[in-house]
Amino acid sequence: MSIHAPLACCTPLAHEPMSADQAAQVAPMLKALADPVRLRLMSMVMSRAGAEACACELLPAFDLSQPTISHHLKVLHEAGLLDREKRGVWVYFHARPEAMAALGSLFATTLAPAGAPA
Amino acid sequence: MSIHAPLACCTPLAHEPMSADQAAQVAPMLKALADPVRLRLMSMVMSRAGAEACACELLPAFDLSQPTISHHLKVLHEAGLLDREKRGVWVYFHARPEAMAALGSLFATTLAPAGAPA
DNA sequence: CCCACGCATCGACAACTGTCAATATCGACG
DNA sequence: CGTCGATATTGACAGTTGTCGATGCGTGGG
Repeated sequence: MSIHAPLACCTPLAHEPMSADQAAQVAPMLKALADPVRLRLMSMVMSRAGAEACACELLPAFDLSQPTISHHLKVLHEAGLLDREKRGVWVYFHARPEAMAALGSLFATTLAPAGAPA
Repeated sequence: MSIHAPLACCTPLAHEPMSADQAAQVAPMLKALADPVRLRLMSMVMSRAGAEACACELLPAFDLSQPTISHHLKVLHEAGLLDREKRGVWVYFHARPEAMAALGSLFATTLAPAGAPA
């Protein structure tokens, strides 16, 4: 299976009880984001023009070794959150809008009203 | 500090590069959700009437021991995602809409346009 | 008063994670 | 071809996590 898996994960949490399979699909994306360094990496990439950034720009923003940043970027890529493109010696990452949209829709706050049937 | 921390975490990821402090605040909430069991627990609570459910209703939906479910519910509570209320012998959880809204706003997909300055 | 029941805590253990130093790979450029 | 600079991989290690069985703690009913 491709690393760009289809995003079949996107009904709001509040819509209906999530199946074990659905949860197993979504959890890895959240896991990838559930780290301060990776959150900042995503944010840095997404807030750049074109939602794209070179690894060489990201590294100096952290007090971490190059292999560590490379590892975090790999985690984000394998979770389907970042695309990876090699241009010459450099590697550019850009955010996958579908992934962001999928996560956003998860948290659409359509809570069941108090009077409704369970 | 209260377990109901203020949610000072809510600008979209794409708006500007997240500070280390911001990331350290948001990451624990995502970490709490980054587990298939906890995702399903949240979804089950949120999709019930009033976004509220008794622990005794949640337990039988899983093939896990009672201490394990209790542990997961505690993690969600300590992350500020679920409120906990004891009524007699039973414990009821309900979702905190502010927390959901905060997470939703994180993923608002306002990516920087390709032509804009970095 | 004691028991049954719902839930929480504890202690233990295997599995996973974040980090680094060392090293490999790969492309550009003399 | 040799070297240099950017990134990836490997191996190691401490710390964290998910799970369980055993046990503790309140609450309500006989």
